[in-house]
Amino acid sequence: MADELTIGEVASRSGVAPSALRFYEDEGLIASRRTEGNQRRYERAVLRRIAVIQAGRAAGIPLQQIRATLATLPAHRTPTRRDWQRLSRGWREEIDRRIATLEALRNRLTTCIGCGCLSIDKCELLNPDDEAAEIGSGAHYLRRDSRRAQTAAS
Amino acid sequence: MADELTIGEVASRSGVAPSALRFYEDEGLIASRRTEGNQRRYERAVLRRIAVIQAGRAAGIPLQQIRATLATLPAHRTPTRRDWQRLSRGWREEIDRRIATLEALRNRLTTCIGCGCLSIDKCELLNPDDEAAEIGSGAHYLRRDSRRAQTAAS
DNA sequence: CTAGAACCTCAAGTATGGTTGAAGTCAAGC
DNA sequence: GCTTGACTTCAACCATACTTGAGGTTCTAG
Repeated sequence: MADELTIGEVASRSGVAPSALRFYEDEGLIASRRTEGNQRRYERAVLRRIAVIQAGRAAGIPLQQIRATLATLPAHRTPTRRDWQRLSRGWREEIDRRIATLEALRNRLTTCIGCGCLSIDKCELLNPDDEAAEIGSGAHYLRRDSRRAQTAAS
Repeated sequence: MADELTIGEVASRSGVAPSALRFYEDEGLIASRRTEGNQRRYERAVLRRIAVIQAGRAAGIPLQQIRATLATLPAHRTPTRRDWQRLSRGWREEIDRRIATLEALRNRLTTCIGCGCLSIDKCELLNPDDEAAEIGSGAHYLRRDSRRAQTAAS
């Protein structure tokens, strides 16, 4: 049992398809050595990086950002607790933001279910701009997410 | 002021680009009447549907699923509280699931930061299978999300 | 009645995160 | 030493969610 792994071994141990591993390498998230015969060989440490990638994916973090995070981890060495704390904290904030967004949405939904919505027509979730256009142009619900619409709306 | 809206009016009131509105129509999420000259005219109710679409998008719900949800709403009539409660409850569950996933991930991160991770090498977040492969093959962290890998891993 | 803004369709392009397939090479067991 | 499975590259394809552009039509205001 060599201390290097083939792509197939990494795939079955990590649960990530070989094609995805090659893709991650192309994208600079992981690295490999090549044998004389041009086949990939991975250090065991790559499994830790892949676990981080999987965790990031589960949190909905784009690969480019995961790559940036991985760039702060030692490629070969086992990460120290400090390395890991740094990474961890950054992601916690990211995850917290995503949770906050979802909770805000959930609260609006809950409010609408529970309160009778002030007669539905005035519900802030359902009436972002319908009636509001006659009152003024401010406060578009979810507008902050739709920068693309600016071009068309201008 | 007619009680029908042009695509441009809907776009500026909803904050959604005309191209996206046409796309939503192609995908069956919204509908429009055509004028003699083949231009789209929208009922005001479409703004409510678009608000629902925006809310769903913010929650990360795919358009196909949003379409299914919209199919339960009256297309022309103002939705009743019952209509809205049904929709609301379905989405709440969806949102709750997403929040739960993120919180589970956050908890693992927090545990790893706070506790010293039982020496990092045994951390359940970072070591899904690295050492575990020598112990047994069970319990792959995040495996439940990677059905695609099955083909390659088999 | 005409200019220009707003609309139309349809095809192609963008970005993300990969998978699939063809055509060929490498490596390990019998 | 040869077969077979695992590996290689590269290009093309998939899904999602749109945008962009070309080429042409309609609507509205002066």
